[in-house]
Amino acid sequence: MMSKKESILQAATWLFAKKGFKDASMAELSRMTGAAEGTIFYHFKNKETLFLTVLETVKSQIINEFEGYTAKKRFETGLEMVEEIVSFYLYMAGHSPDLFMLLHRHDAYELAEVNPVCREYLEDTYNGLVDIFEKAVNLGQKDGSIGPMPARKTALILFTLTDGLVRFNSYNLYNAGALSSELIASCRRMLASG
Amino acid sequence: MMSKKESILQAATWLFAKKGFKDASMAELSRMTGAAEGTIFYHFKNKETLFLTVLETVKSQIINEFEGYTAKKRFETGLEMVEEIVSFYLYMAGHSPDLFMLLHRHDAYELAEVNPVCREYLEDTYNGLVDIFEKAVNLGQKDGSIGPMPARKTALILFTLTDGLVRFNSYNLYNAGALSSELIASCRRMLASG
DNA sequence: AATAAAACTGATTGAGCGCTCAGTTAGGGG
DNA sequence: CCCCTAACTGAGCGCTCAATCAGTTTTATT
Repeated sequence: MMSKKESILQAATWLFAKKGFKDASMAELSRMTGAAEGTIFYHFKNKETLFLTVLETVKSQIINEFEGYTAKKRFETGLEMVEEIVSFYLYMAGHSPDLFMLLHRHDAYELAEVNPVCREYLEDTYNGLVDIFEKAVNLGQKDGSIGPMPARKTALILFTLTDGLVRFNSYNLYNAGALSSELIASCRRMLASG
Repeated sequence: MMSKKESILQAATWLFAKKGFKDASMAELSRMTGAAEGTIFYHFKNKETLFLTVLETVKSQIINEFEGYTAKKRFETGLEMVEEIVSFYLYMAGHSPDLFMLLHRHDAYELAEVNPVCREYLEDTYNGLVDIFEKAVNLGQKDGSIGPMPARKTALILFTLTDGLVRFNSYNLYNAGALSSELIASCRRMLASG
């Protein structure tokens, strides 16, 4: 059985992802969870704190998923590792769209301008993700599957490319899912060593 | 001398870009322009219509800028054209950040879910931009500077990559501007024919 | 100057919002 | 059983906001 506080947090994640910070109302959150509005403010001192708590759990969930994945799996080459990470990223985005939607909305970045804790959560999340790509690039440069190029910058570009596709998908203008195999082929050409 | 309607539209573009649809208030828009709130609603029947009109002008401005650029300029090869378009995209995003910020916020996409006119503006804008990349890829495949790969999908990936970097820059987490030369180098490797 | 139309005004309205608080219920130790 | 605390409640407060509208000013036409 989930505690009321947990169910509020979970519903808030979904609601902030779906509607954004401003359009998510405490009244609706109250309706969703069956908790009175007062109860929400008993557990979280205000809407911003609730949002911050959501961001923190999003950070943890994403980092844990990716670290768990790369820790378990064995990769033949660095290039293959890059490809698998891209695939896993797309898989995650399809499986837990709320987490990525929250990172793709501007709410968190606007809050980060004035709230150092929020900024820290965002930086940790992004650095964690880019680190994983960077590890793969470094590995690939050691085993020769990836050519000589600045590892960190390349990792950032790989991340931007992958994340950009996910974001594009959420716009519902194209079926960006149909691009995934072409995306991986492009990465392979981009990284190729010979 | 700008008409009051024009100045409202211009200020609204800036305000929607800076604060998003919900947080942009008609009171502030009134203060910015010196027009009474009633005047705004005299020219635009409601806030949503104002937003739609802003989106239409954004569409026109972006498409005009890019078509003007590619019409004037001569390119040696298709690959060079891709590189120049990427550079111009980054230049435009630095020069008119409001236009791109509006396309990077979720407001327009949420409106597009229920408003076909809005959806049309967005599709036109994106299709126009991807078309320009596609022309360059087609040219490059004719002149041999770009290898064999599906032109439209490649154009979408090039666009996603470039636009992703612009978006990333607006988050103020990294100085993504420092990535521009690496971005172009990556595109060159991705497209190379031999 | 007279007239009509277009442009403009700002006080007002009513709905929705985050948040408070005085009060109620539930749970666990003595 | 009482007692203390933690969890929970929801009516209500103060405020912001988009939108309205009766009235005024500006512009164009003859």
